[in-house]
Amino acid sequence: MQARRLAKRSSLGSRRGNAALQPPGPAPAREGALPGLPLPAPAPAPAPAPAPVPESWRPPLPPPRSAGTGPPRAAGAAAAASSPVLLLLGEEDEDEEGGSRRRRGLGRVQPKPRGGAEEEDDDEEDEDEEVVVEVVDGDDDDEDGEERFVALGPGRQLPKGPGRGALKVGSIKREMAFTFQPEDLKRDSSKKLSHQHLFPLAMEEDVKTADTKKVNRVLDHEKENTRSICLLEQKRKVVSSNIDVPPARKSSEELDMDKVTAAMVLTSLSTSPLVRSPPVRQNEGLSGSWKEGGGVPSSTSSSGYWSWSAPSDQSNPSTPSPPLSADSFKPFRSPAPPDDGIDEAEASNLLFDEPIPRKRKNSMKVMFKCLWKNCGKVLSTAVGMQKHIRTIHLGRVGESDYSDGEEDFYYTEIKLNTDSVADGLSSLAPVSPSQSLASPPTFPIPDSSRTETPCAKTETKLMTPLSRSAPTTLYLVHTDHAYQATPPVNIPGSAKFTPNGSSFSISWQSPPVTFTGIPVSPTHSHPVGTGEQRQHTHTVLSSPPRGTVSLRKPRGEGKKCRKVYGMENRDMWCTACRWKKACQRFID
DNA sequence: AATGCCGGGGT
DNA sequence: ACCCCGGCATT
Repeated sequence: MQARRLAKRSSLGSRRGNAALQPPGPAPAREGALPGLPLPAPAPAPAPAPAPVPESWRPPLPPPRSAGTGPPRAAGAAAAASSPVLLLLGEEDEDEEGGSRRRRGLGRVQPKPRGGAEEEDDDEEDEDEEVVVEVVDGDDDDEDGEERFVALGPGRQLPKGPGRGALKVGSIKREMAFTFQPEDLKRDSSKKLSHQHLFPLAMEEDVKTADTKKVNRVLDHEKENTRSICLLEQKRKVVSSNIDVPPARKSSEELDMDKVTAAMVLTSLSTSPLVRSPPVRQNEGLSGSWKEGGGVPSSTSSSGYWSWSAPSDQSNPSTPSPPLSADSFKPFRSPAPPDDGIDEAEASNLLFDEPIPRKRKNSMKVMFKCLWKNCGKVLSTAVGMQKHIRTIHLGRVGESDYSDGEEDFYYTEIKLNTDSVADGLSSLAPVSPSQSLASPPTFPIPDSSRTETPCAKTETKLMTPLSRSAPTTLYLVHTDHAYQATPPVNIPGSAKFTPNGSSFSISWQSPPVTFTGIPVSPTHSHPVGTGEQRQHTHTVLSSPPRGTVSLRKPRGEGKKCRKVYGMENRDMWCTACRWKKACQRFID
């Protein structure tokens, strides 16, 4: 079918050949890139799009290294620097153009300096970003390894960036050893113990010695296995992939675990200097401050969003950037079921009791939020929360430890995804707003700035200068797909980028489509610029009145994609139009 | 005849 | 889920 389509398209393209249609949009370029067709031109300097598939495959190995060395952690905070937004965009884009585009994207792995193109460029970036993510992931493992064995504590004289070649190998080896050999467990545990009473410096020594020993041991063992770096690489990969697996079981355990117990463990761990796995650290930071500060985790810097990004950034440069793959975005994209997106299977956050502080695949965090009226307090431990409720709200001071479970009713468990800034925040979005504002759990009404739904908001927060445009695209895209059962949650972003770049008002318009019936929505009238949050309302209203026996949707008199772009530019049509469905772009 | 879309089918 | 298209209603 793809072929079919392509053929169709290509023929189309040829047909229009010199038609000079050449719309500003990326479309043409894309086509050019298609296999069968000749490249438009010998790909000049900017040469962003042209990256041929074969070429793109080369990169996977080395590039990450060079580019990813420092940045790995970037996934989180750093992403900000590079373009968290873009990341998101990438996703969207995918959506918009569907398969063909996507495929190409995958092929074109290597992030390259891109020229100055516009939309095209965006595309590139998206894809790049995508790739990077993966890379990061891998690197992350790496990082973890290093973090664990090498740089624990002050001892990190190790150059992180550039010349970490040799070092790298070393760390890799170590990691391997670590993973493969049981002795590691011993070592680790011993390390743990020592850590409990020792201070960083001591730790360092400890680690070093241990490390050395191990390395020696390993060397022998290693001689056989390790001959070339390549080999190492491979192994490393394997290892890392293995690492990811274990968490699953933990989660179940966690669930069973008594809240109190869990909390206790949590607490104790958080205190221990040993904590190395990033997520935990974060926790440490958070819980610590809250406990002491008593508080309301208000982040001074930002509007009251107590962002995880902050802690992660400072406390640990090597913020874990867990699998930030496509699926990470899912929650974000389907904000519809707000709280659920994050839920279940997330208990995994508490697996702190794991003997081996392994890298956890995904940093979900469980927090407890006080539901007491006017108290939005969020604590990291159930115990803490219970205590809080007991003392503050229930006024039981004496029996500090005694819990009759009543407190349980007054707080709720919320799961946070701390994966990456972008990711994490987005997933949070639905929930966080309320808590973030130390205000009561009342229904979160996003404040002024948010023209958009929670998610949008989230994004905004993270945004770098780039942000402005990015989200836009994102939404626009969504819009297009609204027809295809895109989660009802579209946010009318603004529009800004469209294939032909002419449609501004478009994007926000489309949203109304979300519901069944008639475009007439009270909300619709609302300020366009701001976008509306109609979804909620509509969900309720829309259904009943309209008989399912739906009459045909009154034909819109407005111009539709077909008219606007013409058959020749079918690529530019909104998806719906292309599919002969009700136009999503120009709604009446 | 050209359009806009629904309903349905294929992958 | 995506995509395409027959066919009907409308313009």
